Amino acid sequence: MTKDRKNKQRVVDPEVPTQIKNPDLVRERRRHIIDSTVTLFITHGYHKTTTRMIARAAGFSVGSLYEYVSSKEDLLYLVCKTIHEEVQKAVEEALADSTGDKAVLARVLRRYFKVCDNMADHILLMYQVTQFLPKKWQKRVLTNELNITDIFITTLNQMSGKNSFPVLEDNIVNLVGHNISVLGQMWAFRRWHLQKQFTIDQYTAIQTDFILGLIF
Amino acid sequence: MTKDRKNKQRVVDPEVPTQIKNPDLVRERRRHIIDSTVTLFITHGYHKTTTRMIARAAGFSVGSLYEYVSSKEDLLYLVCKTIHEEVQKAVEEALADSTGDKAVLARVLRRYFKVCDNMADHILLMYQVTQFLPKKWQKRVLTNELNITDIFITTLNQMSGKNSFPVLEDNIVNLVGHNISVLGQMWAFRRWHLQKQFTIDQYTAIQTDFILGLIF
DNA sequence: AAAGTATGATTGAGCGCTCGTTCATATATG
DNA sequence: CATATATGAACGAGCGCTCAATCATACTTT
Repeated sequence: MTKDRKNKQRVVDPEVPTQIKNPDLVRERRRHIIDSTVTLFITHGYHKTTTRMIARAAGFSVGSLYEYVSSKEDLLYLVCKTIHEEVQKAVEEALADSTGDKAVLARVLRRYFKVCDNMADHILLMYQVTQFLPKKWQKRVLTNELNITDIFITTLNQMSGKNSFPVLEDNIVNLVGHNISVLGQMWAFRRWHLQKQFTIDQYTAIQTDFILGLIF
Repeated sequence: MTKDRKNKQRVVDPEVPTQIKNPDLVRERRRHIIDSTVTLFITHGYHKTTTRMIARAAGFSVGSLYEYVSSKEDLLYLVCKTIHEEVQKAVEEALADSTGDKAVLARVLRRYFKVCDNMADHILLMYQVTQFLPKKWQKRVLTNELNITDIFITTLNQMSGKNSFPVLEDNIVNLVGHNISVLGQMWAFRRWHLQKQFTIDQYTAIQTDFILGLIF
C-alpha cells in the first residue's frame, strides 16, 4: 500500500469540485444535492446530518457525493449561500416598484411578511447554521444577511420626503429598516408560539400599524 | 474482580450526580463547572467544546468532571437553565415596581435593554444552543424563554387603563410584549452591526419612542 | 504516638464508537 | 481499449465516557 496521505491537496475554493468533466451535469447534480441537504438540515440540524444520510437522500453513493462537493463544510456554505439568495430574491421582488405613498409601503410590508412566513424554515435554518461556517465564509454570508436590512433602509430613503412621506432622519431610517427586517424574521423564530394567537395576516396588520406609526 | 458491568444504573434526572457524598461540595463545584462551561460554549460553541476542555478549564480531570455531571448533554441542560434563570431574574428586577405612567414604562424599557446589553453573550448562547437539547428538556427551557415575553404582557395588562394609560386590547398587549422582548434580544444578535451606528442608549431611546408610540 | 484500616475523592489511559473522507475497483459509454 | 463515472469497504482522527488504580484524610486500635 504505502500510500502517502500527506499530500492532502484539499480544494480551497468551495465552488470547484474534483474530477467530473461534464459541467452541466455537475451544475444540475450540485443543485440536487443542495436541495436534499437543505431538507435534512431543516429536520435534523447540521451536526446530526451525516454525509451518508445526504448521499442516500440525494440518491448517490458517498463516493459520488464527493465528486460534486469537496467537503461537508463546503456543502454547508453552499446551503447558506443558496438559501440566502432565495430569500434575498424573494424580498427584492416584494419590494419592487416601492416608490409611493403610505399605502405602497403597507403593501411592501405585507409582501415581506408573507415571504418570511413562506420561507420560515429556511430563514430559521440560516440563523442556526451560519455559526458553523469558517469565519471567512461566515462573513460573506452574514454580510449578505444584513443586506435585507439594507434593502429596507435604501427603500425608505427613497421614499423620504416624497409624496405624503415626511423627511426622515438617518437614525430613524436605520432603525425602522432594522425593525422591519427583524420583526419579519421573528415570525419565523416564534411562529409556533405566535400562531396560537395570530394568523400571519393579523400579525402583519398590527405590525404594519406599528411601523407606520413611527414614520407618520 | 468479576465486576458485572451490566447494572448500568445511569442517572436519569440531570440534577443528581453519582457518588460524592458531601452535598455542599457538589453544589459549589457544579456551579463552578457550569461557569467554566458557559465561557467555553460562548467562545467555541457546543460541539467544538470537548469534555476534556471543560475539565481542564474547570481545573479537574475528566474523571472528576463526571462525578459532578452525568453527561455532556446534562451539562448543556444545566447551562441553558442557569442562563435562563439569570436572565429571567435580571428582567424581573428591571420590571420591579412597574405600576405607573408613561415615564415608568420608559424606565422599565431602559432597564430591560440594559440587561440585554449586559447579558448579550448569554442571550445569544441560549438561542444558539437550545436546539441541541433533547426535545423534552428543550420544551422546559423554551417555555421559560417565552416567559420573558409573558412578563411584559402581564406588566402591560396591569398598566392598561390606569394612570395615563389607555385601555389596551389583548392583541395589542400581546404584540407589544412580543416586540419589546424581541427588540431587546435583537440588540444581542446584531450588536456588532448596530454598534457602528448606535450606542445602546441611542438604540434604547429610539426603540422606546417606537413602542410608546404604539400605545399612546 | 505509631501503625493499621476504612472511606471519600481524584486521576488519566484507554475503550467503543461515530463519522468525514479516500481510493481501489467495478461499471458504463463510445 | 480508453475514458468517464460510480461504488462502498476501509481508514483513522476524534469524541464521550468508564473504571481500576492511587492518593488523602479521618478514624481505630494497640
